[in-house]
Amino acid sequence: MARAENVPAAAVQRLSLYLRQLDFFQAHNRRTISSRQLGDPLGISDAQVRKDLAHFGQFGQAGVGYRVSELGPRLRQILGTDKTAPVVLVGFGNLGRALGAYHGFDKRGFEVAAVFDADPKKVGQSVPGIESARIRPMSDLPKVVAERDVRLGILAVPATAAQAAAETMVAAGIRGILNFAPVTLHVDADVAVASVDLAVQLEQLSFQIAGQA
Amino acid sequence: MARAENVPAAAVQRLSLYLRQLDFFQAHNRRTISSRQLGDPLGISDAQVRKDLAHFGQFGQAGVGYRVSELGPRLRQILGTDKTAPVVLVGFGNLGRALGAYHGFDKRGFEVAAVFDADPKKVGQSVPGIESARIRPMSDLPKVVAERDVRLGILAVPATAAQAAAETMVAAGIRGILNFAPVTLHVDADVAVASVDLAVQLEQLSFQIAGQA
DNA sequence: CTATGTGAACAGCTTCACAGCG
DNA sequence: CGCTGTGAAGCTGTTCACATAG
Repeated sequence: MARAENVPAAAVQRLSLYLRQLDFFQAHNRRTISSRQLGDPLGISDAQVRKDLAHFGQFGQAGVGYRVSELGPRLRQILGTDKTAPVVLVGFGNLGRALGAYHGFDKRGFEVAAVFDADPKKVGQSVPGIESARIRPMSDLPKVVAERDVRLGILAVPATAAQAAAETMVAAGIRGILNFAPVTLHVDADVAVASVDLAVQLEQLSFQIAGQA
Repeated sequence: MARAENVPAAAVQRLSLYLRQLDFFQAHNRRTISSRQLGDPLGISDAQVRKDLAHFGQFGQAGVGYRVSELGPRLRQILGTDKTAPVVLVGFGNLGRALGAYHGFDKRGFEVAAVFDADPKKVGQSVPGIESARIRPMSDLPKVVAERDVRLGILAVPATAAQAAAETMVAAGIRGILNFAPVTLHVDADVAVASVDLAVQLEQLSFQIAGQA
């Protein structure tokens, strides 16, 4: 396989979608699927599916397609989610609360290992959805990250606090940040950042439907 | 100006970022900014900024740059967020509750006008964060959409209920859906869909940091 | 005969570089 | 001179089409 540098980010994004679709097929006891059958429900062409997978090796069988029970685990391995990864959640406001209780992460190989907040009034409170967990102070971050070898963090603090919180996370050893604050984070190039700005998403929709009746 | 078809989706996405940055500069009483000053904090090249804006007209002044107080409103107009737009929220689970109480939409020209849920036990409950609002049954959707001329909807229901809920929304008149369920929605081509799959985002980060120490 | 893997053609986006304006 | 606006060049990603394998 190739843990290549030349893989388009868009291709990796699609890998996640293939995995999602694959889980669906597996749940329906499907043994094999063709690139077309895999891509169609996702709105992705068969050629695109094959090219994307080809970046990482040859998983298919000519004339047959891909074995569902093989490709799924293979994709998880490529994405690095074949083993459950602990994730820290920083910020327990509205959004943080929802993310802590969200049960979509677990199924995909992520586990919220601990929750942090800078507000002393929140520290010590229990965390709905994560049994026996309590909100911890930011100062506990380095210890938890080191002890549990945490690589990923979810950042759900207000915009004004985001950059400082991100720096604290990086200093604690976090290597990838999923950022929900509407700001661009500036961190070392070797730290991965993915940002989700909900208002930006709505603006994209607003633009797309503008000019219609 | 050109409400052109040839505008790359990526360019529109960046428009949102420019607007965000512009708001920041305005808050700091900046009068004019160059394409470089606008792009740098976002990690976007000056040429890219100019090209993106050029899709919609000529807003700059050679030798000076862009007038902050002009460009902001102009971008809002292009994105269709110059007037506050009502948005319906469908699904009041963990995520829906957070989104309803999220105060990041308001500042960007969106207002959660009403909240819906299919669960009869939830219908009638009050909505924290939106005063005097109560959760409504899905059957109220068409009426509310028509009365308030709602175009956009946020979909925050479980994966298994998402497609059906989306269809209900489209039938009620919704033209754009911000989808948080981890499934690909199949709707008419003239309905815009933006999807945010939180697990997918974490997988992207996981991939990026894989292979590091 | 079906479906993969892939080089080659194509398309689209981004960067470059510069003419021209204030 | 600084900075925009923009053709032209360069590059990256997607689609096409086919040789090949089962």
